[in-house]
Amino acid sequence: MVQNEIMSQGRPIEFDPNLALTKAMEVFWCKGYEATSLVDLLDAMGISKSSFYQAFRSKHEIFERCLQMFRLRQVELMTGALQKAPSGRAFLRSMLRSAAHETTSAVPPKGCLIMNTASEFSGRDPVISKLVEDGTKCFAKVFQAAIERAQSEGEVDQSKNSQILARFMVTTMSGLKTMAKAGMPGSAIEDVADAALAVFD
Amino acid sequence: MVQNEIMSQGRPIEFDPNLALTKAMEVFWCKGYEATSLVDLLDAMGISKSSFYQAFRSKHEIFERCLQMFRLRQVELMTGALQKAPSGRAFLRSMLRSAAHETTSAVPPKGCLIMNTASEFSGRDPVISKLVEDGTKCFAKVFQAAIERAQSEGEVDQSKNSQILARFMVTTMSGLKTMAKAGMPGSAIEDVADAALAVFD
DNA sequence: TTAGAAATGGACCATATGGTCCATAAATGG
DNA sequence: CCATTTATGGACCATATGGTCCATTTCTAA
Repeated sequence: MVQNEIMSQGRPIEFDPNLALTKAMEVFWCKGYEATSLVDLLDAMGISKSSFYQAFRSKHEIFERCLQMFRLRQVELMTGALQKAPSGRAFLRSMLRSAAHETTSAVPPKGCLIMNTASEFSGRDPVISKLVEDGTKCFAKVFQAAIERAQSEGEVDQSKNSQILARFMVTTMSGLKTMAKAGMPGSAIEDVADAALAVFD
Repeated sequence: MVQNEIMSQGRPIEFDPNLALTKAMEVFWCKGYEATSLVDLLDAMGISKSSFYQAFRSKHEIFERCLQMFRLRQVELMTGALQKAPSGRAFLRSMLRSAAHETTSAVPPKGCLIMNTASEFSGRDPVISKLVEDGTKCFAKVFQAAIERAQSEGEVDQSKNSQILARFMVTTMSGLKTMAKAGMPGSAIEDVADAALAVFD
């Protein structure tokens, strides 16, 4: 028997758990937790109820994993974009403006899964609250790095507190995505995004 | 028979429809539409199922009325506060800071019913979307009046577009309330609120 | 007093919900 | 080839859902 190898005994799984999780995440992202039924998930994931409960123990538990996956991917995307960005300030601007794109690319706009969840659950579920809080902090960390880079590049006022500005970014991103959901036109959202940049001067 | 008078024939209603509507609004405000069951509403309103369906035709319809009532009251409150405020700018500041209060006064934070609804429904229900859009515009109008007053008072940069700034206010209010729901401490929310004011300089 | 109109309590309903159970299928190592 | 382990399909379940129906109550106008 070879060591250090995952020893699969028994019938092998017939679906890709990671892909299924991604599909589930997309449904929650679009519809929220409560409005998503088990059947919605099963349809999107393309698996049976048995396989679902075997692999993910409950609707609540798979939702937790979706939140984690979302945060992970989002932070990856943001970090990648920051690295490729010509400047910290350019990154901040393009992030803010991205909320406007959603009015045309994703109809209806999906927003951010973490912020949608914050809104839906508020503080009513301790486990979810923790995940939302962590997600928020992670996003803020990336923004803080971007702001500090922009400060070192001389494009953001050095005297300002980068942590507070990072929280302002998260707040404004959340607000802009909610505006998209509220039916504000993309052009108006862009105007607001541009106006918000004045905070960094 | 006296004219111009509401002629009540038949058994008189035993509850105050307006109070009941207010109670329903509070439940929707706390829990959202989907998570609020008919029983939740009935309990809060203190009426029977029959009375409910007699007075309000469905869960959906009473929700629409709750949104309208919320907007009405909120605009009243804001307008009143603006009139009493020492300056337009002071009003803007106190509005932004009010989101921080919610972290202690309303636990868990309730946010704004209109924005909660925008987040929950996105664009999936045309009737609700319309109400959300209208509400958003009404809030912006009040903020625009405040900003124009502040501009005439010399406390907000005259050269800036008051409509865009008003939309920025709505966006930021929404963002701050979501941050409260996401578990951000009240002090941090105040910091962000203060930072946001720089947009008006 | 009575006819008509409206309000109410409560039984009733079809359906959808999240979740469990079990028999069967399909892989493994020995 | 057999024992073991795991995955799967599908039947099954208790409960909750939003909503309807109707007999009864309680009022007004005539």
